[in-house]
This record gives sequence, structure tokens and C-alpha cells, in this order.
Amino acid sequence: MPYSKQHKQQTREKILHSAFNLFTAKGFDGVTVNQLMQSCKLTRGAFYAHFTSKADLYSEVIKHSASSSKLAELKPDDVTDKQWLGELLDGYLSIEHVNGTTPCPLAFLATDIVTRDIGARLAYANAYQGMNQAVINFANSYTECDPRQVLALTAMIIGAVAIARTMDDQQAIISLLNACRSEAGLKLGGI
Amino acid sequence: MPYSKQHKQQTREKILHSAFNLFTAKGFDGVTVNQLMQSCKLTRGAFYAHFTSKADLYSEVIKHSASSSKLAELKPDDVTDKQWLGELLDGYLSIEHVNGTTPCPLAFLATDIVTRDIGARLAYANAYQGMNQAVINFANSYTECDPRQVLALTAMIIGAVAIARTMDDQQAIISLLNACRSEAGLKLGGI
DNA sequence: AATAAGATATGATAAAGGTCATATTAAAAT
DNA sequence: ATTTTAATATGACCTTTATCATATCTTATT
Repeated sequence: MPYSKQHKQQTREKILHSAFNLFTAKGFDGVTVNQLMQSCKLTRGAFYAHFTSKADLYSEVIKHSASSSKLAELKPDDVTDKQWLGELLDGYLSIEHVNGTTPCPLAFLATDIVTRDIGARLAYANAYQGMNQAVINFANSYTECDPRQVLALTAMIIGAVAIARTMDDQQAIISLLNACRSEAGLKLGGI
Repeated sequence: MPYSKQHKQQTREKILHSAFNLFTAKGFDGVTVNQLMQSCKLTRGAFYAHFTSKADLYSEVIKHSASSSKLAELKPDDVTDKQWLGELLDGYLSIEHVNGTTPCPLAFLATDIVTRDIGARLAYANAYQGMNQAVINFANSYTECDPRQVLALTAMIIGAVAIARTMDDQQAIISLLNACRSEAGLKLGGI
């Protein structure tokens, strides 16, 4: 048998990883299969040994992104839920996030996802629910937290990052992110 | 001279109008010049008598949308600024809006705009500033209003509509819209 | 080293779509 | 009615791109 057992799996992961970065940066239509595979140092022909179609890949990428998100990271033991939530917010509402290091698909693909197939939309919905639930869980550990307020909060931070990405004025981006960070802190019991 | 003086202008408006609906529904790449012109009962050849390119049209559409937005409508005299702002929020955070009657490009094109040329992005930035300023103006007429809070507010409602459009669960959409409507009301002095 | 199974590369295909050159048509002015 | 000018339609071109069939290469196992 050729290639080590995990070889294909590794290639698949590499494709998913590259695809995640490319799709979040340029949207579904802004990425070609060729581009994607070249960014993996492969050629387009190999793609179809891993995914049945580009649309299929898109769903898989969004599903996969959940496991590689910051929310999936373990909270260090010496950090309280409250502190951790604050750090997550700091990262989410940061210039680095807007610039595309560890992009959140919820913000980066919000309007892109609307016209995709049901698989992609379901994966997106899942990720969205995951984010809301995570915030609720962290917040509930130290304060009374209304799930309805969390919906408003996540809409705000997702919206903020999505809008920030459209802007060229760095100062305006910072203002927007800071404004939302303050609001979020207030809503979550002063963090 | 053929055709009445305003004929071309009218056709141009028709194209802009159709393009606005199509682009907000399907994104830039989701619309073909052919589709667009057919929806105007014209053929693609005529397009280039009105716009130099599809990308050019996109900028023009976003610029044009400002003048046809609800914000551009005159506020009736028998309605206070406070009431009017409340009605604008009601409309913005409504199922009808999410379904695409009178779509707001800020929410419908948020991630689509990121990869477009500078003209489109500037037009978007303009519209965004217009929305923030409008909220500030209306709110200031009856309450003290922190511009930073307005940034958080518009991020929230734009985000809410963008996210709502990705969802299939109608009940979840309603919950999201209602949650944001409540929050917005609180932030704007109880409306 | 040889083999075989499977991963990757190559070349081809077909469809889609933006754009333009050219033809046609509509209607205002004479 | 004819003319003229600009708007619209038609046909073509060329590029891009997803996908697939087939060829080639890799490497674990023998």
C-alpha cells in the first residue's frame, strides 16, 4: 500500500486549512480550485480525490472551522471564565482578527453564505449556535445572563467585524471595535 | 434626435434598480449582466451604453441606493424624531427586511463588498456613515446620545440582519430580530 | 528490488460569462 | 414621409473555471 495511512488525511486537512483562509479572505466565488490546490503545493486534479465538488468543500470547511476555532481551545486553569470571556472578546474585536489572522467564518462569510447550498448554511447555523452557547455558558458561570441579550451581543460583534473588514480607514476601524468592546463588556457584567 | 430626452436616464434608473435588487439578493458574482438586463427586458448589449463595466455598475448601485433608502424619505410632520427612529428600527429589524423587500446594502452586502474595488468600498463606507449620522441626529433631538454607542448599535442591527439572512429557522430569525430590537430601544432612550 | 494500490498530475472538455463590434431599430425633428 | 441620431439587439470572441478521464508517480509491503 502506497503512502502512509495518514497521508491522505493530512492532505485533506491541508486543503481544508488553506480553503478556510482563502474562502474567508475572498469568498466562495473568489477562490478557484486551482488557486486553492496550488496554495497546498498540489494540482487541481488531486482535489477530487478529497472532495466531490467545490461546493462540498465549502460545507466541510465551515464544519471543520468549528474545531479549529478559539472557542474550541481549552481555557487555561488559572483563568476564570470571566477573564477568559474577556480575552475572547478582545481577540474577536481586534485589528488582527479583522486583518484575517484566525478569521471567524460567521463574520467573514455572513453574506457569502446566503446563496450557498443547504449544507453550507446548516454548518454556518451550527457555528452560530456554538458561539451563542459558548458565550452563555461562560457568562452564566459568574453572572445572571439573559440569552436574548447574548443574541444581541453576538450580532453586534459579528456585525462589527464584518463592517470593519469593508473599511479602509484604520482609525475608524479601531473606533468601531473599541465601541463594541465597551458595549460588550457592559452587557457581560463589566469585563 | 431619437428617443425622448429622459429615455436613457430612465433606462439607467431601471438598470440601477434591478441591479440593486439582484446584487443584494445574490451578490456581485451571483448576478450576470445577461440576467440583469433580461430583468429589465433588455439585452446584454445595451448594458454598455450605460455603464463601462459590471464593476462600475456595482459602485453606482451602492451610491444610488443611498438616495432610495428609507433614511432618505421625509419624516412626516406629525411624527416625532423619537417615534420615527422607532419606526425605522422596526422596519430594519423586520422579517420583511430580511426577506429582501427594500434591502439595506450595508447588511446584505457586508462581506461581498470586501473584495470589490475601491469605488464600491467607498460607496459602502459612505452609506455606513450616513446611517450612523442619521441615528445620531434623530437620537440627539430628544436625548443625550453617545456616538460610540451608535457605532455599537448600527453594528448590531446590521449584523442581526446579515445573520438572519443566513438562517432557515423562522422562529430563530424572529428571536434574533426581537432581541436586537429590544436592545436598540434601550440604548436609544426607551423606544 | 519489485509490486501494487492509491495519491497526484496532466490534458481535455464543456459551459459560462464579460465585453465588444456590428447590425438593427425607434422616434424626434424636418 | 424621410432623415438622422442614439438606443438597443445580435453574434462573436476570448477568458476563466469546474470537472473528469487518463497517465504518472509514491511508497508500504513483500
